[in-house]
Amino acid sequence: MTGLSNTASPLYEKVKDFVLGNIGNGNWPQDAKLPSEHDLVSSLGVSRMTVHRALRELTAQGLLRRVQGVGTFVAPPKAQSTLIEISNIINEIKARGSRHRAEVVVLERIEHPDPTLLRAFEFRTRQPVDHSLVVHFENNVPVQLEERYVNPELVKNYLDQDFTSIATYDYLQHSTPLTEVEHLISAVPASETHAKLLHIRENDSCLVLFRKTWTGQTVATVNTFTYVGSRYALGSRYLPPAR
Amino acid sequence: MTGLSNTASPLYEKVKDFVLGNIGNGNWPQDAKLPSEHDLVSSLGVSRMTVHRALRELTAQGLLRRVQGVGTFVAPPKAQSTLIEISNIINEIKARGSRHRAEVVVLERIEHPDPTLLRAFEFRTRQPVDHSLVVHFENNVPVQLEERYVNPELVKNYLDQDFTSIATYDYLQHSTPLTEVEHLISAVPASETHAKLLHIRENDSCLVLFRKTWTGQTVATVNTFTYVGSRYALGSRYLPPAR
DNA sequence: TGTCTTTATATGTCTATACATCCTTAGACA
DNA sequence: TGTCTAAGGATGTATAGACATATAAAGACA
Repeated sequence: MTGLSNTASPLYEKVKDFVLGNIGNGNWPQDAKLPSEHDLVSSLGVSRMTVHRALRELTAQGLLRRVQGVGTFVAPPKAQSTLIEISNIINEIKARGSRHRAEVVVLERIEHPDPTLLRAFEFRTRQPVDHSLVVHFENNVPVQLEERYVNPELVKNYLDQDFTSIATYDYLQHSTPLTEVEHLISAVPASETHAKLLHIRENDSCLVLFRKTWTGQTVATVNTFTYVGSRYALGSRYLPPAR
Repeated sequence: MTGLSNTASPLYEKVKDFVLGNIGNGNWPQDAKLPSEHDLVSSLGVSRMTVHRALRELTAQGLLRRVQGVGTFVAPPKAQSTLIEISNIINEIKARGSRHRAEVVVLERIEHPDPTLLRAFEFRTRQPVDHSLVVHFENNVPVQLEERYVNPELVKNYLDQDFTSIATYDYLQHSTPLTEVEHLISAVPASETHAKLLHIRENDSCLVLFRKTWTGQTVATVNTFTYVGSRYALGSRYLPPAR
């Protein structure tokens, strides 16, 4: 008596179903410790690699938590997460029927980045970083300040593109395969230089979107988008996924 | 000469980086056919299972397309949706190991909502609306002001729950099946009353998350979360579904 | 020419084994 | 009593080999 279903699906899928079944029927409640891989091998009659693959994939999906040397546990139910979509500023402005204009403030290669920047890129040695600072206008009113730091090792010829017409994000997307993205949204008062560039007063509320992207293990870009709070809001309408 | 990096990461990660590198530098453009697993085994000097795992994970991330019996190809760059995850404030505070406390400021049934509220709920007739205003503290420092308007037709007994301990969102989630959610994020200066409740100065920058939910065609809740800009940021780390 | 069959190729799965790495615990020892 | 160390147990990675399965191409045959 193995406990595995007898459908035509591969074995590792059956092992996943077996685990999901035990979680679903309350047999293994939250934070419960699962039988070890070795135990599952014995009780289910499959090889350890097959069990391991099943558990690894469930862990990647966030259903399990694994600690090397300790065991496998049922993860807490996924936090009711809500997803916000952020779209490209140029497309958005054009979609609203407004006129878009971009102004390049800074475009440079930083040969010797400061420690803060090096830390952001997780560089251990001094490596050059490409840097751009662009202001986006909607009908000649500034709405977004786009500051980007790019790893020239991964993104070739970043500085050569035409920043006034091409969406920077589009360029990055097509030139580099991004595998991971981190976002941070906060509200901050405008600094003196930001206020000047965005035609607002110092300390006016701004929405700041920080974004960091990876290609594999390497940091590809570090970006900061500053929106004028009184002129802009990030928004989305979203159909939540089941469960 | 293997072409693999010599960092300390596992071999399958190096294989992934090798593939990503070839895609990134244009060596393998879109729809290009990759070398077969067998070829990669030969040229990289690792076992087939290792190559297979690397390619499988990249395929799961949407970077590659594989067809059994045919080969592996560079997937077309799919529009990369940028999503931000917003989690429950109470869980978040507790996850950080901080102490959470909630203070109920207002809890009432509004029998005759004003026109603004009626419009938000898309009511055509005068219907009552439940209203709660709660301040969330992290270690006795206010971080979030939670204002909720709830449709009592859909959410029964909303006012009866214990707002100081139960996560309001959890209650809503379990009592009503939400079918649609709309979000709006903006940065605004704190009003006088908000400043007083959040222990900040008037006009200090705040992050405002507006959320509206539907159950079918009917508006279920209208919520506004106000975060203290200097103390809080919405964040997420996310693996994009496809490229 | 058209269709069926065979063959080659590539990916998909599974096993048995080995070693690495991390954590916990029990025991030795000062 | 406290601390260091060793052992054991659990997961993490890697390999070689085998078989399964899907697809395309080449060949056999009508």
